[in-house]
Amino acid sequence: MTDRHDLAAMLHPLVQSLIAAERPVLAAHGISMWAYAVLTALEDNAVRTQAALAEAIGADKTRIISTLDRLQDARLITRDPDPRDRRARVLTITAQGSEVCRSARADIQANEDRLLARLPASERESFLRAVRTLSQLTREEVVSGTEA
Amino acid sequence: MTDRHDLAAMLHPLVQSLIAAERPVLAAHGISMWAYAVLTALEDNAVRTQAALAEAIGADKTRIISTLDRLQDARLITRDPDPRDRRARVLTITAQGSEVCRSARADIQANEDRLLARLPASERESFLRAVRTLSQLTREEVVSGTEA
DNA sequence: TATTGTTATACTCTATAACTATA
DNA sequence: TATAGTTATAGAGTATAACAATA
Repeated sequence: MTDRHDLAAMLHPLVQSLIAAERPVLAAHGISMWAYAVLTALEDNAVRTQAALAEAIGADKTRIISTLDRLQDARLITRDPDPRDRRARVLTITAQGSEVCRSARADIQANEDRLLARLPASERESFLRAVRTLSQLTREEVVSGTEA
Repeated sequence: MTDRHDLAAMLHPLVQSLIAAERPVLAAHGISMWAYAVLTALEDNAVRTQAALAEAIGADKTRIISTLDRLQDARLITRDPDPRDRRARVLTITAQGSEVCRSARADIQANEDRLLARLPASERESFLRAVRTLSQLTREEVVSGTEA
């Protein structure tokens, strides 16, 4: 095994910096970090309950409520009672919400591309492929073997 | 530009999982996450002030104090007044501290290696090289261009 | 007076528990 | 009674400000 720092020790500061870089971009688009996470999650497909959405973005169901309130007020999402179970709220992104999400992501990725440009092209491609692979691991898969 | 999620969106959950995986390992070695960060920082070279150490590991100088207290009690570090400036405390890792740090890292990296084994060998090498490169960026370098 | 380390306080973020409404 | 959503409360983690010792 090659001598190196822990992955977490190397990646954590990088991720913190990337998040710091997202902050002003999202502010310019008028949304918070959690709002961006919600819009991104709804972009692919609508969600049938708020609890499912919270689960999907790794949040507690109670802490996304004010975010949903603001997104609804800003007409970036709709939040309607499910006719088949009026306890649940069906969450859908609006056209305006999609546009905000898409343009925010373009700005964010422009900055990320600037950083990735420091890597040789083939290394960059391998890196992105590896990140995709590793990010699809579940927490259980990552943690298993350390708790025995 | 290829269609992808944000780097932060992919890396953040991965890092959180890696940290979750470190927790039981560090607990088995009797140290906290911050203690591990301190020991790692002191492994290479002693530090002349607590403020410099805090800066190095991205912490506030006030929030590492209880960590230093515990490390000192456990004889994993020494914390002596600098004879040339008795306000400052020179921090040094002990042989016992080095041993704890080294064995904890071995366990942590054994788990990380298990995950990295999912990547093809050449991709794994490129990934690690890219992580090293990107993790050496300062926060300013990462953020610059997003605040204009 | 400025700086190092420390302590005490306040603030932010998050999780827990209690409540309303539907089922 | 059980579940979705909401609100209120409490807790953890962190930063801010005030303090003591030394320069």
